[in-house]
Amino acid sequence: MQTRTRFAPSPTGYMHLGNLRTALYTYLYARRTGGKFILRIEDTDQEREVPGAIDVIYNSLNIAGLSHDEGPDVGGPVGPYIQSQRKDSYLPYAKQLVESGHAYYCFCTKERLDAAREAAEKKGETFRYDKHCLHLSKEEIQEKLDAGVPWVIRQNIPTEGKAGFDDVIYGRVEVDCDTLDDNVLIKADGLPTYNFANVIDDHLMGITHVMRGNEYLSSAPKYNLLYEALGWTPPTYVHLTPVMVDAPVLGPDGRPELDAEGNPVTAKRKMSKRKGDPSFEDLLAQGYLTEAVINYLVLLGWSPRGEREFYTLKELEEVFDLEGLSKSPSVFDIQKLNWFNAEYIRKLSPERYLELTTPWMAKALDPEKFDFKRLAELLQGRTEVFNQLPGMIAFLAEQPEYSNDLYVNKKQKSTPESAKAALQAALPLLEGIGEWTEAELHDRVMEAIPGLGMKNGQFLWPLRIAISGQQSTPGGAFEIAYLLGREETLRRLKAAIEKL
RNA sequence: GACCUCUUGGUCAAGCGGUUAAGACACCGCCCUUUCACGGCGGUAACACGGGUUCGAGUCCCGUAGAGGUCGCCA
Repeated sequence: MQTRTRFAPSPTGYMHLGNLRTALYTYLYARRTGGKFILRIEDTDQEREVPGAIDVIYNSLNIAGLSHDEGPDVGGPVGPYIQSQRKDSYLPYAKQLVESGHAYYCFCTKERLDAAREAAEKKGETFRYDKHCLHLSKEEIQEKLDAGVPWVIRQNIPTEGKAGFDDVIYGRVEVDCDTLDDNVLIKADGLPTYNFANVIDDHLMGITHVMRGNEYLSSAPKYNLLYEALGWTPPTYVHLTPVMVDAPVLGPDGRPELDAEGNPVTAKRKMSKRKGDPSFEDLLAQGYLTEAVINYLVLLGWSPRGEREFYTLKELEEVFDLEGLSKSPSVFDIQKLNWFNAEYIRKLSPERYLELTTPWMAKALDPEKFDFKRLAELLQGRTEVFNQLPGMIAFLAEQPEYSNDLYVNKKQKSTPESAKAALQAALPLLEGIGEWTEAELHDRVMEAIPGLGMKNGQFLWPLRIAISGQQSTPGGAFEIAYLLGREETLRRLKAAIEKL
């Protein structure tokens, strides 16, 4: 049988990284097994509608390269692929379940339920619907329906026995039915709940493997009860672990809590856009490369069981499997993502790098005044994330305030005194340079240093400090002098001598 | 609180009864070097705890602890 997997997000307006990873695994598994990857939009919650949110989903999947074979925009044999457009297909199944005794109409008011919930909580018990409406007679039900009393349909969970399901990652999971609640299947607005719509849609769409976050682990037994009642075969379940972050704990005042030593207390929690954790779009906007994000994400919760770490999407389509999936939650580590990103940036062609970084460099420098091409060559090997770029090159536009302490470098045998001597020797040397090119600067200076009785480092270290005002820079003294141009270099040099 | 699940270094993770318990990020040191970075070499660091089963347990079983999830007419 051909594999059919589905990614079923609800339109929230952004692509959560945990969701992207789920989509990635789901896509990969379909590709690996030569099956179909289906996109279904779960928008049964009318109150939460976000305009334009579906486009965000298309866009994110498109950027990530996760192309779907069937979906709202591309169509397919089992559409429509938007749940709100399928709203009429659920009720008949619910009614069928009512007929067979696996579900029932419920007319309880919100007030009654809230009171019951509160009472249960007071006694320290878990609230479960008391099957109050299960015992209504056929006539009573019809009467209320005719009278237009608002109703829902609830699943009728057996009062005894066990319910369970098999999961690829977790194995057999079983629970006692008496711990399960009679959940609502059809809401008062006539739309199905997520729980019900999922079961119906997955079956109707022929989904063979349901991959989803493991927050659904506890409701899966109920889904299987539904499949059973409907006489359907349940899909293969693959429950994925959540993506966590290790973040500072905020106190009641909104400030980070500190431990006895004054260090911020951190705790692991699920990644959350609402708590400020980045979404896929956020990462891209910060200057992460799609390939790097995908590569990092696929390894967060899945292991190819080898030493290899770099994979393109195409390569993943060949090697991804369910066996490598992790059972325990993974913590999102921005440092490792940064490393991946830096590696991918190095692999870019110089042309592509320049193209991608020009807008970032332009935030700090006037493209008319600086040689972006040369800058890009200097920067490519040392760029982790594009948004760090402006800060790395801002000193070219305007020299920062700096301390003469920067001239102290033990290894280069540089002190403020030796620096002063070096800079004083450098000034006439540079003033005498004919053609202001890196090669010329390099040759003239390097041939002069031995005659000054100085080590290279003793001369070049202070020169770079003097014209940059920073301890670390992209490129050395010659590159910076070239980028700055003759006039500005000499101006900064004179100011530095003055300052010493 | 009840139920379900998870637990190998700071992080991602390999391991699927016998290993000196891989590898990567981060961190530290050394080398290279006109800085930083890159690169090369090396290092610190882990089987949550307690019982079993077994000749032998990170690997199997049972407890304990900790963590996560669920308990909505949200998905």
